[in-house]
Amino acid sequence: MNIKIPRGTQDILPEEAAKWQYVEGIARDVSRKYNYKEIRTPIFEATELFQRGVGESTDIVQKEMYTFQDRSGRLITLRPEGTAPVVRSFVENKLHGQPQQPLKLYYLGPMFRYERPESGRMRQFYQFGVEAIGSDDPAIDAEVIAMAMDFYQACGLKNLKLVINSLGDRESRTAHKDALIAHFSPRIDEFCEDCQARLEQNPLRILDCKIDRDHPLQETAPAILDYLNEESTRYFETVQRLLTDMDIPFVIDPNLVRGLDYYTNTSFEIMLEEPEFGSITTLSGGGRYEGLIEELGGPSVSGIGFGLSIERLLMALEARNALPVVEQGLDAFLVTVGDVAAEKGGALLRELRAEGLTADKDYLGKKVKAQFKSADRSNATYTVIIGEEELESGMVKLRDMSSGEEENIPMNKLASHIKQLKKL
RNA sequence: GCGGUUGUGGCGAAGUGGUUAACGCACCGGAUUGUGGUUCCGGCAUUCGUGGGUUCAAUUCCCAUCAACCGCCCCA
Repeated sequence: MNIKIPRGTQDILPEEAAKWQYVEGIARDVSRKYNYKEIRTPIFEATELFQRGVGESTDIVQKEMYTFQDRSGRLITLRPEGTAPVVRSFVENKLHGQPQQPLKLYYLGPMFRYERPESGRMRQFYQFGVEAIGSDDPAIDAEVIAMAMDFYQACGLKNLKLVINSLGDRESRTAHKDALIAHFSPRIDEFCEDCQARLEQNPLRILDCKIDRDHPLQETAPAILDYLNEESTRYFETVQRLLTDMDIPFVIDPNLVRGLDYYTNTSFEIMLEEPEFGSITTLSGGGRYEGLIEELGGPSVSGIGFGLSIERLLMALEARNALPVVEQGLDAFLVTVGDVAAEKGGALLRELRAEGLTADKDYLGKKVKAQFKSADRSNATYTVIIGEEELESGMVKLRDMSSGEEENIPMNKLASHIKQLKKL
């Protein structure tokens, strides 16, 4: 049997890749406007980075990581998300010592999670993400959110729903955690094994358990917003005010619990207003992390970032017909007649390309008629014809493929002539 | 992780327990000499996701497996 692509992965074929380049270009563009610089970290990291960074109690660490031993026995994991690696790099390279703080970084690349694939959920998927590290000014929370919204806007995606929530600072989270434990522990034996383990570790995770989701205690569980201390409350209110000032509408969802343990205070998701494709409505998510950098051995600073899925963005754009059609044809297609001309073709093509033109020819030994067909199919503006007559006279025939008009051009003037016609 | 649908050539798609597996698109070739996008003619699956079973016989029946898709959950 033929070897097939691994489950949950996809080939991005040329036609599709053009769309990726388009949105990636916009991502880089928006990043530049917001003064975020690119960072490239490895695709794989020490497993421990995610265990400590993302959190032992998360689904990601518990069952979704691609982990393996390398040949010398090191435990390695394909990165399931972008924040932990960026923070690792921040700490390792002592970037907190850089003059420009907060440090504003963006990344673009594949992530890996072992999940059941469906449309919009791949085992290898691509994210555009940013991290602003080293400031706990709520203004930067607002900036990061605004940046994500602006990115979508620039891609032509409108009518998105911004959902925000606050998980509170460490003090608030501890108070909430205690309340959750008090809430669930009397009847914890009615919950699944995983949840029983979660009770002490991270009771927040009980709330999005797949097995116990219908348990009555889920409904009545204490909401985090009721446990925010004064400082966290003020922080959350400031973020909201700043968003309002920027005319960015949002809704508060007290149940917005992020799947990563490191979030504190601001967390948010951007979703499609209507479920346009299946159950996938979340386009991106992000939030602030306070303990993470210290946890990974860095200074006591906090950061905020978002990660957004390129696949889902493209799906949304496709669904709303918002992708521009970029018809890219060749400037010239070379048609050769006879063996001698065929041999000369390569050199002539190379000259055209050296002049900056896009050009191609047939390599299947096709007949003249079929070569014209190829020219037509490759969307060439002009066809250049060389045969014995042309080789003798030093002139080539230039055919305008839309009008069908032909003229004779000296071979050494060909490139400049085409450029002139195309106003390049 | 749970429930469901599907799997025939590059793509779309019909079909039947039994000699040669429709059709459309695409592709390739031809319609006299070095010219495309229209038309006409011709070609193009020893094979029906994979493995096994039932049967004289299976692409059609059964089982397993793999994969894709849809719904729920979670998320990017």
